[in-house]
Amino acid sequence: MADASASQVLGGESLLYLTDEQLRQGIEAMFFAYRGFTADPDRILQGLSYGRAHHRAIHFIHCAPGTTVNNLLNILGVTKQSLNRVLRTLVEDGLVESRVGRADKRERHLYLTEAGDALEKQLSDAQRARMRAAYRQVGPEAVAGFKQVLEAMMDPEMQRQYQKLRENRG
Amino acid sequence: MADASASQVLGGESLLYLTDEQLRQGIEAMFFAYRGFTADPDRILQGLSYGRAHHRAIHFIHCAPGTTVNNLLNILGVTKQSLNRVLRTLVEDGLVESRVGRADKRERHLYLTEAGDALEKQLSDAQRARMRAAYRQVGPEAVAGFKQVLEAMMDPEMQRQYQKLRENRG
DNA sequence: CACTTTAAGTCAGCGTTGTTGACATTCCAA
DNA sequence: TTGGAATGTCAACAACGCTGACTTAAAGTG
Repeated sequence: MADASASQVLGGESLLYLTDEQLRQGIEAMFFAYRGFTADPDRILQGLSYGRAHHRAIHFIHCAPGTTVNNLLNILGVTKQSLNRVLRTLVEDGLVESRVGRADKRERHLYLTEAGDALEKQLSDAQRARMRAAYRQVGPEAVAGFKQVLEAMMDPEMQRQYQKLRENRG
Repeated sequence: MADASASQVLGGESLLYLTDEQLRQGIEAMFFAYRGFTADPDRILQGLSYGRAHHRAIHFIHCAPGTTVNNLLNILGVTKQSLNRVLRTLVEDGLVESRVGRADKRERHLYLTEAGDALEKQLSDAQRARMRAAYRQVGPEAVAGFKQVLEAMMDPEMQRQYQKLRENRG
């Protein structure tokens, strides 16, 4: 009954990959994989009194130097108070520089310092190593499918953010 | 330089999908997609004074009724104090039943009550709807690749847990 | 039987990271 | 020039991870 739509065949193409059981597998795969995805950076950050939120902020400041607090807010999808706490510690610790905007003095433009860049490299190297190993293991076709599904799972708003970041880097 | 391994060609097969930029895209896709992945259950749970931790517990108790606290601990990868806080509220609220083991009276076997099953259904229906839409949009080959990459990203320990859950359901 | 190990639960405390509410500053437009 | 919108900051609170110390009960072992 719940699998009514999946047990049908449309245009000669099997829909067995849409059963509740298949979807449940995908859900659990996301859960376990995300743990692996964050495990390496988490290990590096623990003991530095930093967490995942700091990692995310550093990642996106690295990708878009000079971005404003508001822009970062939209990308990260958290409240500005939450982000502010993270940014404050990063600025205090000399990993991020916050410059008052020239055109609009309300805005703060964010940049990684040398120390910030070093930590970003350490974190992303670890994360990329795992991704690279996974990619290499399964091959380019599987990777293409992986990205297609992830993109389709996003909210439209996030999808827009995701594609904007891709465009900004060519 | 960082892309040295990716800019080579091995056995005539392009490795361009292993560049740092491609990996970075995958990392960001995981980030945004996970937000979408948890968005619907989070929406349902907010206001019930429950959170993601409760959802995870309910999910795995549903999948493996009668599981013990210790087993759940291994699957979820959290401390027993953390899980206990969540389980206690679920038992108090009548969503989960905790039965003393017959063979080993130290163990507690966990079951969803009718109310617990109802909430599980509500949560997983929402999450599966999003997954089903994504799957349908991209087709079975992409879904196969998606699962391959996710599995390759897991820690070996998690991969074992994941496969065990699959086997238990055929 | 005495001893050790194991499963589960409890209590106290802490850190990260979400949340809302109140507030200061700056810009812009009526 | 004044009022509203936008931007960012500070304070307090809640959810949920964590560690450490402890108790209880049952199982296994010498």
